[in-house]
Amino acid sequence: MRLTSLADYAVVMMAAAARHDAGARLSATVLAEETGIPLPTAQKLTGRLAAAGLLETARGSGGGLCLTRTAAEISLADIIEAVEGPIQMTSCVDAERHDCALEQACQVRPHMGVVNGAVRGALAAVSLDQLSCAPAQAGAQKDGWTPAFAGEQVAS
Amino acid sequence: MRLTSLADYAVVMMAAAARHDAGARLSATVLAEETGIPLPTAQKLTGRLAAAGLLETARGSGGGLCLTRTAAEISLADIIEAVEGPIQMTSCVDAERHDCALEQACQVRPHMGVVNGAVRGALAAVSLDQLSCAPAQAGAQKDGWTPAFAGEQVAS
DNA sequence: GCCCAATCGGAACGAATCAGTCCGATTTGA
DNA sequence: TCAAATCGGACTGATTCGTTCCGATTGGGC
Repeated sequence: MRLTSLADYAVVMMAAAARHDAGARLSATVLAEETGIPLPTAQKLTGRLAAAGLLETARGSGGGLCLTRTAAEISLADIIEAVEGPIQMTSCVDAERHDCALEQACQVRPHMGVVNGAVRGALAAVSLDQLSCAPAQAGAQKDGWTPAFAGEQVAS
Repeated sequence: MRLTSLADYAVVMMAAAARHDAGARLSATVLAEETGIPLPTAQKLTGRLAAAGLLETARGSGGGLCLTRTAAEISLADIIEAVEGPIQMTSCVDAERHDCALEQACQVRPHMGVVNGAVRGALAAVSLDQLSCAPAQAGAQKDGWTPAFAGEQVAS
């Protein structure tokens, strides 16, 4: 029950991207500098996030990337699934695959779908703008730069 | 976002144990036979479950194991934590540890506690008796043996 | 029209964790 | 006292993860 580091990094990167204006020119390099994530790792993540449809990428010297949707429309589950693949607690959740030796006699399997849905629902309920906005209790600016907006994104 | 195989096996084993009477003599061998889990793996799991306080074990020729609580009082989160350790999506959830390089500038970290709680809550809401009772749609007996009870456990 | 710079994309390597197995320690019953 | 049965910890092989490197592609400048 732990996120992989890549998924963790992806959430941090997406939150950083969400703090910029929609039209701002972003790149894996910029996000890597802001978040402290190693550049090659950040590049790998942008690739996966783009493949999942969360980011739009443009190659070339004038290229870069931007969010395809607003921060409110992107959930934590989206990001995790983009990096780690589908959220499924056990392999038997997927009806196609049959690589569990216990499958025939397993009494627990029928219930796993419900469990899976509950966990996924908890993650889908958290949107990116909830993560990107700094909470009131913590100091808003720690490293010099200030968020472009004080409260929430326009679209909520 | 996937359970390890050991945690998966532990859930299956605990569900099998819950189907027996409270006073029934159980052992890792019996559970391994019923579930199809390899015996050495089942032994490893009983050890961890006992260390977590979910099982009570007795050594010796007349030994064995039994649940310390009723199936309704044991949650999925308890089992998973017994095998995998505490449920924490990211390492920064634990305030003691500081092994995340991004910690200083991380804007997401303050929100991770909430996310963690949501996921853990989803798992804690599922009790063992919910998993051990066979659903109506699936055939109750597939491999010959019939459950000792038709519906739910007495304690619900 | 050509060259250069900047970016994404895929492939390969090293490390860590996990799954499974084996053997020893302990306890009870005959 | 002996023997059987059980739990408990240590070890090995395999899989996956995390990181890094290098090539492919595109746009701007000369």
